[in-house]
Amino acid sequence: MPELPEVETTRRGIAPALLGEPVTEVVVRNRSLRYPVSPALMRDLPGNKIERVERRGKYLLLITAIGSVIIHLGMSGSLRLVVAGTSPNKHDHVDIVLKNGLILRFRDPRRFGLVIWSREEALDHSLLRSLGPEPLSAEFDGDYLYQRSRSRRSAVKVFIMGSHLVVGVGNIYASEALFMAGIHPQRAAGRISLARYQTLAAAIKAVLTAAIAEGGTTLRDFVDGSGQPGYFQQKLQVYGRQGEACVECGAKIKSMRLGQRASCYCPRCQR
DNA sequence: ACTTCGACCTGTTGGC
DNA sequence: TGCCAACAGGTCGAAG
Repeated sequence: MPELPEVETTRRGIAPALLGEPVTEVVVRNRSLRYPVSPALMRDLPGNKIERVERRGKYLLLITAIGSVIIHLGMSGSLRLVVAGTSPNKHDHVDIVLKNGLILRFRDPRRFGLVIWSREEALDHSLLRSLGPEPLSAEFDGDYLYQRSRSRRSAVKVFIMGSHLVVGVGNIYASEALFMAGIHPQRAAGRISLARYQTLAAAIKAVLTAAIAEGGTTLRDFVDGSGQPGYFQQKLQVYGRQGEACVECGAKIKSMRLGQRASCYCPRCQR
């Protein structure tokens, strides 16, 4: 489900209730997520205060003095703040209970997400160590894409969705950014000019920034920390619009599969 | 190092 | 209405 804007929306929603707050208990109802939830999380986290709530790519980090909780929402995960005593639903797998009477509740029907307890610096964890730059950082620009893409034969959409290249660009926003930049998703990454990569980098930044401003995209069930949906889906130009008219030229939006993911594009605007 | 593909899960949707 | 295949916002790891 969530791409970078949805994770950032979640982070902003939950941070105020967590900052400086001690954890009193961790309840795990189902530990079989992408990696089994470690008993050390239940044993070590209680009694410690959450000092910072950060995001790296699509990972959320709850940082304490003795270690960090690393959370990923996978395809169907969400984090909600609920009042203590609220009964859990079927897919509410982990509760982080706070001293202030709130619970940070992790829900994930498909269980592709993860909740990890890391005693080392979170950014040094093997899952985070080799991630690419943040797309909204100055480091990520057209020059970077151009340099990294030379000799790459894969489709540009698959290329920009790779987390070791750049983090946070998932299926929705990759499709939208390529439309915005006028680049066909199947074009070989190594055969795109510097000028076009500059346009693409700017488009990625623009679409992610706009989506964060709208609170993310809710296609089916994404909700932020207080249960509210996002509104960016109303601004989607190509994603999920196959068969409909292109907003720019009126041609019929097409869909193809690239890297086993649906890829929507305008055959006339994108070359 | 790059590329492709299967695997991990449950819930929803669309076609017959 | 019912059944079932296909598909869904992600990413890892194996194999070529």
